[in-house]
Amino acid sequence: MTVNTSAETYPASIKCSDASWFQNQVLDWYDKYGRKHLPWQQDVNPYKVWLSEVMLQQTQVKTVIPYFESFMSRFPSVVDLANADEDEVLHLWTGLGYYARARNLHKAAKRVRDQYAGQFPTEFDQVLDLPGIGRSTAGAVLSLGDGQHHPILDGNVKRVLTRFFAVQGWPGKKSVENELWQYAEQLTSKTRPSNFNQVMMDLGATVCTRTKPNCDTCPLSDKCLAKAQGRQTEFPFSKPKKEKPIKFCYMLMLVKGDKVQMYQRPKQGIWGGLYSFPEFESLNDVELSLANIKIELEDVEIDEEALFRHTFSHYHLDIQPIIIRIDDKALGYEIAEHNQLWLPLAPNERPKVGLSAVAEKLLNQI
DNA sequence: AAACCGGGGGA
DNA sequence: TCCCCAGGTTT
Repeated sequence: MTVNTSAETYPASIKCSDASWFQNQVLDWYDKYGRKHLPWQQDVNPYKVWLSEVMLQQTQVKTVIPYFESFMSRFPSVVDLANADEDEVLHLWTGLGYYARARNLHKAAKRVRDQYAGQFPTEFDQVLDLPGIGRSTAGAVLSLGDGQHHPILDGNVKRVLTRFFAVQGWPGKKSVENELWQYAEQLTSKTRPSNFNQVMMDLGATVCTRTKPNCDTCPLSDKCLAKAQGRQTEFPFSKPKKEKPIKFCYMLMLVKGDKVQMYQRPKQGIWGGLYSFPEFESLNDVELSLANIKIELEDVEIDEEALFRHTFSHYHLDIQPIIIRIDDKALGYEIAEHNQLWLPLAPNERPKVGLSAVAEKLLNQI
């Protein structure tokens, strides 16, 4: 197999004979073990393939099957789908999640009805133009559904190719993805594009799996570079994790009797609309605020043991709680421009308000 | 808690 | 053009 091993220059060109070997290996495997009895593989047409592909983008085969069946029985053709209310489409979609994709599905069906006289288009650019359909789905629809010669590159195929060619770099990056498309273009069988694409997905789903690849049964293992290096699970390279910045704040918990003072967060931003505790960046800010209620910071004991970290998707927040108990007659702390709430500490007496996970955790610690 | 995943949409 | 996100589930 001709593989360019220098990471900088990647013409990604494959010898013709090598492409033939690859195709023969996977197509033989397809003839022996490929799945040929899934509901969307019977009386194939682009509409069925499209519907199944969109469903499969987000969900496993065994979950998709009943949804596919009910869609096909309710909407036998793309026009039936187009004529339905969006509400009904969403209702049938319930449980699959990712409802934006169901809305795109419906929108695309209406376009097919109105622009293409109800005939699902078979021109690549026309398919690509429909909402919710990108290059890979368009390729799948027209190869699996109409026998046309187009490459595909879904998550399964990416895994097979990155391993086989030991592709360095995260496939989410444009340059890496382009490289993978080049491989896919050169490898896709011209004589059996449909079976080729189907088996590439089958292999990725059942053999070349993410954590425990079954290389013993893989028709490509003899020439798989990742296998040769014993580095199968390193591919595809995972997304470079951004260094999460660490932020810090004090959270002030003012406890009066059996209640604690909270406030409602602004609608936008983190914990929008939820109740939480006042935050301060510095002890100085804490001191200034406490002055308003005639409390000296020196009188307050800060329990450094209580410091804890809360991690968001994009940053860490180290939180130092400050608990201050005041007597019943004292005034509350003034929190300008926010809805304040004296929340009972007893869980069963609390009003039904939204609490951030952090607030809940802090409440449980009092 | 992080990875997953094709496409959409924002920068 | 490139990068990042939404979304629910799996690992």
